[in-house]
Amino acid sequence: MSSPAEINATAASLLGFLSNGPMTGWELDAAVEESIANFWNVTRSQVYRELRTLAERGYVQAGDAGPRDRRPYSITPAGREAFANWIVRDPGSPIVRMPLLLTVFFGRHLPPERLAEILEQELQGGAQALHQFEVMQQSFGDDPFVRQVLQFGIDYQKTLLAWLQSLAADPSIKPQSAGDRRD
Amino acid sequence: MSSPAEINATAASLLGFLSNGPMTGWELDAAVEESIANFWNVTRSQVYRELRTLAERGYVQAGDAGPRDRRPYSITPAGREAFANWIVRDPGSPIVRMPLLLTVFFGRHLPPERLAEILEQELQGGAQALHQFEVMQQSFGDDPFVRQVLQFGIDYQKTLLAWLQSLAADPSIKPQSAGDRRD
DNA sequence: GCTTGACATTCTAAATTAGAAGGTACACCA
DNA sequence: TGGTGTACCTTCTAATTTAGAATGTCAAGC
Repeated sequence: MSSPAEINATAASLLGFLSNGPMTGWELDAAVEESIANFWNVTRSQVYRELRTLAERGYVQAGDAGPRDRRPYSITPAGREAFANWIVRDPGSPIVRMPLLLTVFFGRHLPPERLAEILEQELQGGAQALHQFEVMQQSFGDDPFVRQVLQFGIDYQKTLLAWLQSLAADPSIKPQSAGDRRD
Repeated sequence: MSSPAEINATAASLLGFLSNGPMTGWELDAAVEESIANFWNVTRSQVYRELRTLAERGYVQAGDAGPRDRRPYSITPAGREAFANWIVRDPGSPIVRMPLLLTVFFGRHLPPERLAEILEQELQGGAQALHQFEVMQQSFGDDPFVRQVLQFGIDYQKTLLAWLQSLAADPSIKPQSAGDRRD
């Protein structure tokens, strides 16, 4: 009857990865970085801290340290239960910090040529991110859920790129003619 | 030659609002909540803390407390300079936490009918958010930059909704008969 | 043996959050 | 008139989270 203590989403994501087999903190951090980092930001120190907490609560089991202090963690039955309880929860609201949008929001204080530079950079970065998602979808695509999440990444990046282009083309925010340059 | 101490984006956003005229902490928090909260998350306590810091540095000037301890802050010339220095910076990377995407990423552990419920809820919430952005664009739309940012909110919500719908319709994630549930 | 650099974890000060606590003014009703 | 509820507004605090420095291990090349 007693439900186990609730875990946070970061801890849950670690349990999610561990349900495929034992991993070390380093590997978990890398796995996060390569897959969910775009929509679930986690720092390395937090990975290690959550692992310690999970171990204290008996949701993971720390193995003996291997070669370079590598300490493999494996999920326990209690951990699987905690994860199962977590995943059916109400997801909750997103928390977002997009400095680019803040900059544009206050864009009337920004010299137009600087804005153009920023948009150019963001367009390049966005195109690169889009490419990475497309590559990832090819290597990670076995699981239809993972594929769908990557698809969202692609859709999102495309939306962002289209918006950046329309912004760069918007005459109402470019008081000077498009050809003006200062080098 | 010495450029003033760098300010963070949250402090900068307060200066941005204050450049339209004096406001109290409460009003600033409300202004943030009504405009940029969707892409720049700020807590109320941080608004007040940043105001104190900005006042210490001379970027804002605290007025006398009015009726209910209301303390209006106004931006100083140094504050305008700090803001001008801030806005030309490199925007930097977004920080995002979307619990819904985490849930879907690990969706193979989720009972299909629960997933359907969650998607239904998110579709409703998304439609509401979209509507709010559209309303906001009508009341805030004087400034083309603000309008563009709200347009991004609309584009983003539409992308999210379309993705949610395709997800709800995806047959490969709805194993109705003998399933993949392995643990 | 020595140096270099990638690998792996731990530690710490500082920043940030949630939300409780504390206080003020106004409206309404008895 | 006084009392009470409620919205308004700011401050405070413990707990969480972050960035990144510090520490240590191993393998490879010289």
